[in-house]
Amino acid sequence: MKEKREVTIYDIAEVLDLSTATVSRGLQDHPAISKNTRKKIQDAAKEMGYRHNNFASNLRKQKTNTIGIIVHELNSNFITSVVAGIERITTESGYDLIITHSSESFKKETANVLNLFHKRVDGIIASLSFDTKGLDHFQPFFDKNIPVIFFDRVEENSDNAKVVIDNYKSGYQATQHLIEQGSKRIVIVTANLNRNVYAQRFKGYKDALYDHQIEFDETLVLIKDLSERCGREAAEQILAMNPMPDAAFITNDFSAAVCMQTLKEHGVRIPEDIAVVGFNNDAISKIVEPQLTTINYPGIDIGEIAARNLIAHLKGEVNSTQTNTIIVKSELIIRKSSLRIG
Amino acid sequence: MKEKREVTIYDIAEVLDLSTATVSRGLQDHPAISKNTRKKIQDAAKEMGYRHNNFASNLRKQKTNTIGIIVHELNSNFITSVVAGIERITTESGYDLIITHSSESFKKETANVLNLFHKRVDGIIASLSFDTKGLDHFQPFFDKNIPVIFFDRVEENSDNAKVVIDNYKSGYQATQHLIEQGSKRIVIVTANLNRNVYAQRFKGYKDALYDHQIEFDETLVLIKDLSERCGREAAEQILAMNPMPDAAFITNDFSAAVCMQTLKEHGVRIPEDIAVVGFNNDAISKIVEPQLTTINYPGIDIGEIAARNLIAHLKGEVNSTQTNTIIVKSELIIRKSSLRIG
DNA sequence: TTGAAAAATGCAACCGATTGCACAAATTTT
DNA sequence: AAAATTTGTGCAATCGGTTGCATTTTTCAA
Repeated sequence: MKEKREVTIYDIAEVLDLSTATVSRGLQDHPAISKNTRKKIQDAAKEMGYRHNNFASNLRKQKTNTIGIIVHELNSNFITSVVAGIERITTESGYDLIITHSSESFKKETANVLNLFHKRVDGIIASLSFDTKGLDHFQPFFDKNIPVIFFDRVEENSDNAKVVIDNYKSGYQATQHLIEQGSKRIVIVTANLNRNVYAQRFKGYKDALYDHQIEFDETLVLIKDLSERCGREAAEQILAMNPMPDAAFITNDFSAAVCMQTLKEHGVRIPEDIAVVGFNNDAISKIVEPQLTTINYPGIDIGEIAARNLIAHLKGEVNSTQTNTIIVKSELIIRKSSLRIG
Repeated sequence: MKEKREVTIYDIAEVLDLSTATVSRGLQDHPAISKNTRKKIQDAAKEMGYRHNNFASNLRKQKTNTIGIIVHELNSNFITSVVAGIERITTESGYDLIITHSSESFKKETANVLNLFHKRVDGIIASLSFDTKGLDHFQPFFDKNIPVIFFDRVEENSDNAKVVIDNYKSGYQATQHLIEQGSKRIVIVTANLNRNVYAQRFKGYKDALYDHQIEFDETLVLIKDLSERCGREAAEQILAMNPMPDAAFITNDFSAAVCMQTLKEHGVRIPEDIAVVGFNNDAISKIVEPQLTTINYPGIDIGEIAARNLIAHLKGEVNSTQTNTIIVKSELIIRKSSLRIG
């Protein structure tokens, strides 16, 4: 069990009777080194079991080659898709990922941001938590001109790069669809309206009602946290309403699934009594019964786009003020939970 | 937009007229430094906006303070729970996490292992992919005595540390339960029997049959990949069987959900015609209709235990040959999908 | 007051790769 | 064949903490 010492470029240099400078350049395929020498160096490195030392390299280069990810939860289909998308792109380019999540707590988010700052990530991809107010906690990054790209949950009137979908349009479409199916009293179950995504979806909902001459009724707005419990509570509130609503737009598939289930347990027929539209197009939307009409929110695409963008920033290919908001296409997927006509 | 240079311990040393050695120790609360000086150093550091430089530190200490995670997929409730559990423990102790996933490919897993090796993680927590054969690809870690802890999908007859549940018992219990509900022809849908978890569950299934004088029927064993498609295919195969089975033990909740759905579409009643038991106790098991009987597989616990163990190894509190296999408690959760009696 | 022991701080050599600049060797131009 | 380029390598400083050991300062008993 002999602990062999690590092989360094000094060892390689010694063996080949070259300088470490040449070895270092040779390992990076630097064109100033002759093809012949480069090959010799790389072969020797392989043979000697050389491992590049990131720390020495990072220390010298003042770059970490690491990207930080800040999300509210990992237990979400959508988020894991985004992360998968980010990962695909970043590993291609040789970046590491540090993933943090805040469990929807502003405080923990702040701590995570600070932590990543201390870890000196080269850039950040973030989706804010429910009750995050402002972006002051990102100031250290802004001050140092470290690129930060937001997705999904963003701060609307900031001029940072963001990757989002058109939540307003999606909310409008979902609502319009329910109206077209003959609904008149449409409940909306959503979360903290200070958060752009929910605010926009809500605005879309309201405008769709207005455009179809349906009066907005405040009592039909249920603000929740989109958890499992939330789905049950929403169902109970719906059941208690008099008259009962005839449709529900629930801005999260999982909550919608739980809600539907609870409603059914109480004898409510879906979509006959209440038509339901969810949001995200999670796998669960095809499992619930009836299958859930929803908005397709392409997580992988969002992740890939955000990552590509960030890397472009890091490589200096993009001016940080140049690209600002990227809107990714989303669409309504109609399934049985809302279909009353046709 | 002045790019201020980073504050280093040299700056602090200069300001306080101390040596960098003292500053370094002071920042780490080293007892050799007087309380008074320590406080002065820490205050100055805060005020000057000092950031600890991990690279310099890692370079010198020859430690990365990073733990690598290797999993087959991130799109799984179980896995994200485990990761959450790991994260809770590791962040407490100040470790970073690098998460990689192999998409169930042995080849990609090998690449990930190598990558983490080059990144010089201090330790590894891993769950193997379907078709991983042996642990040769972990050899570099073993050679260097870098601790590797496996969970869930492990190599049974290796003497590495592992955190698992009693898959045999779980398989036995699930099957026994189905038998007690009057089932005689029980399909088992599972994955690659070379993988310990599936092999053990299968063994439990077989033994339960034997103990209850039910003959084992090879045609009732469906080996799949536990994907969405798998659920549908399994259902179709079940429907094509003659006589139809009267129960199914599907070793993954998501597949079970899809399978149930497909069966129902073809008019099969659950549990009357076919009783179903899943595995994992994912959120989906409570959403499907009827709710799914399943084995509770406590991901968070597994993650926490694995992480604690790894950290203990890293701190040298445990001899690597001392702890070997940790078996975490799992249990059968009975819901409607299998209840025909009582 | 003195000397020994204990407490606090400093010295300086690392850790391993990178890179601007200088210099040498090979090639081309005149 | 000498001069001007081009090409290939090396020198040595640098990145910022860490730590064994030496040295200084303080404390306290004699």
